[in-house]
Amino acid sequence: MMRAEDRQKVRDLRLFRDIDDAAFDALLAGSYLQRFPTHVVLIREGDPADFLHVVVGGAVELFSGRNGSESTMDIVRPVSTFILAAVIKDAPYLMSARTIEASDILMIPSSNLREGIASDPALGLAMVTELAGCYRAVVKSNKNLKLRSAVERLANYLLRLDADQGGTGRTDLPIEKRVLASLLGMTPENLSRAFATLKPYGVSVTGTAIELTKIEDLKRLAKPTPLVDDPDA
Amino acid sequence: MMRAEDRQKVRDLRLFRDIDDAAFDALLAGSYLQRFPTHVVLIREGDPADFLHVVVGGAVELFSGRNGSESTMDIVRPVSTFILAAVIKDAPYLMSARTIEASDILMIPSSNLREGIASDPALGLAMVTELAGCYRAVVKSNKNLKLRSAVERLANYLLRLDADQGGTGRTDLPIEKRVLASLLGMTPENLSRAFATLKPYGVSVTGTAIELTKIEDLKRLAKPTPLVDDPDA
DNA sequence: CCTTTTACTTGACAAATATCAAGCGCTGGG
DNA sequence: CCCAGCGCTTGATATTTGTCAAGTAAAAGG
Repeated sequence: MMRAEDRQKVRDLRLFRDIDDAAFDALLAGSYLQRFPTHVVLIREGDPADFLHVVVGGAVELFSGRNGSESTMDIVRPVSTFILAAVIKDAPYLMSARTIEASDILMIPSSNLREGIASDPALGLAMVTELAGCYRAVVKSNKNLKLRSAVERLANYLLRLDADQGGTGRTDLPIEKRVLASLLGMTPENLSRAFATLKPYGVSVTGTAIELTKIEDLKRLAKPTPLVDDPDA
Repeated sequence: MMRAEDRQKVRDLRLFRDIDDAAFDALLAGSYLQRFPTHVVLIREGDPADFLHVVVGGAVELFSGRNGSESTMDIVRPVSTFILAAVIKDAPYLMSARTIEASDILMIPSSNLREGIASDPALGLAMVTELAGCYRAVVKSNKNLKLRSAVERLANYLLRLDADQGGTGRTDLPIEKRVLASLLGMTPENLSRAFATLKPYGVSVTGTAIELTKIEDLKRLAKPTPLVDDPDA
């Protein structure tokens, strides 16, 4: 049902790396890997957390909001899990999820996870670390929102994007602009204007292609700090 | 060094409730309980996480921000811990903390915690649950910020405050208004105006005393949802 | 008791952000 | 190839939120 290659990808996740083979097999019993096309809703906020989802390929958008207005909370890329906290607490999902590319999603029954925690200390330890990391990521996102303006958030996003791709000054936006706008907490119109505002700081945009020519100027504006912008800090 | 009463309070924390006495004793070795006056900075963001802090009495404000502007991220009240994630990851604090009342703070060496996790599965399990709860709390806060206007955030805060105190329609603000403003992501001036905006919805304010006379009207405006406003969901 | 400070409020104004409407330029389907 | 649809941009305007300045009220301290 699952190709060895994909299975290995999941095995290598920090979350599962240190558990023994038997425990890993038990965990995956009843799991299934499925390929979804773009723009498919995988989970809806408020639903019970029956499965832990692992993005093996593609990309998934976590979003929230009812009655018309909604907001992108995060983008999940391979290989990582999402909504782990809901699974552990056996609580309803706080966010909805949909694919933004064709994606391979592994779904592991929540009960397997909960039993695994109880019986396997190595898994429990990995979970503690994983959740602590998730918590810190959301806190950083919170700080980003509360302490920075829209233009600053965009500037920092671009700096990080460039740095992640080697700091060449040339990068491509990995997501649609309207999704980026929502992720950064603004409207698409505002994102366009924010790009225009950054032009004097050496930011040029052509479609999805980004060019940063005055990184130092941009940094002076963005004032990046590891305690917000470094995912590993 | 620590009164039995205070010790018991800490023992009853969900985080420590299920571990055995020996493990608890080991955990508390080298810890100390200290009383701080109001407005004392306990930790500064960026510092290494040497201690897990437990608020045994009083109240602590978690905040962030440099160069003049800062923002309140959370208020921690007895009996609970803060900055657990930093301790676990052995990473720098993401937020600063200061007392907003005279407070009794128990400080547990981080190394005790990390050793405890490795050796005691019960502690690991409790941590997983605790962290999952913390994660969900921050996600809710994020949704609150991204999906609601300042007035809506205030309305929901007041509804929750009243509900927590029995839903009598009469409550007192437990924190200063300027702290509340920052917690809700607005300026003190804006908070004053938000209160004025809510007057037609039955909200009256006299000093710290709040009276809600048209709860149903207020709910229609606030549109509270458990997935943002219920700390237990 | 008076003085000084501090929190809060209010008003006028400025800046940031959202909304509405129109138009441009791809892209994909017939 | 043409056309329709969609994402994006731009302009005009409205709303929200922040800033600055002044004033009031209440608390803290001598």
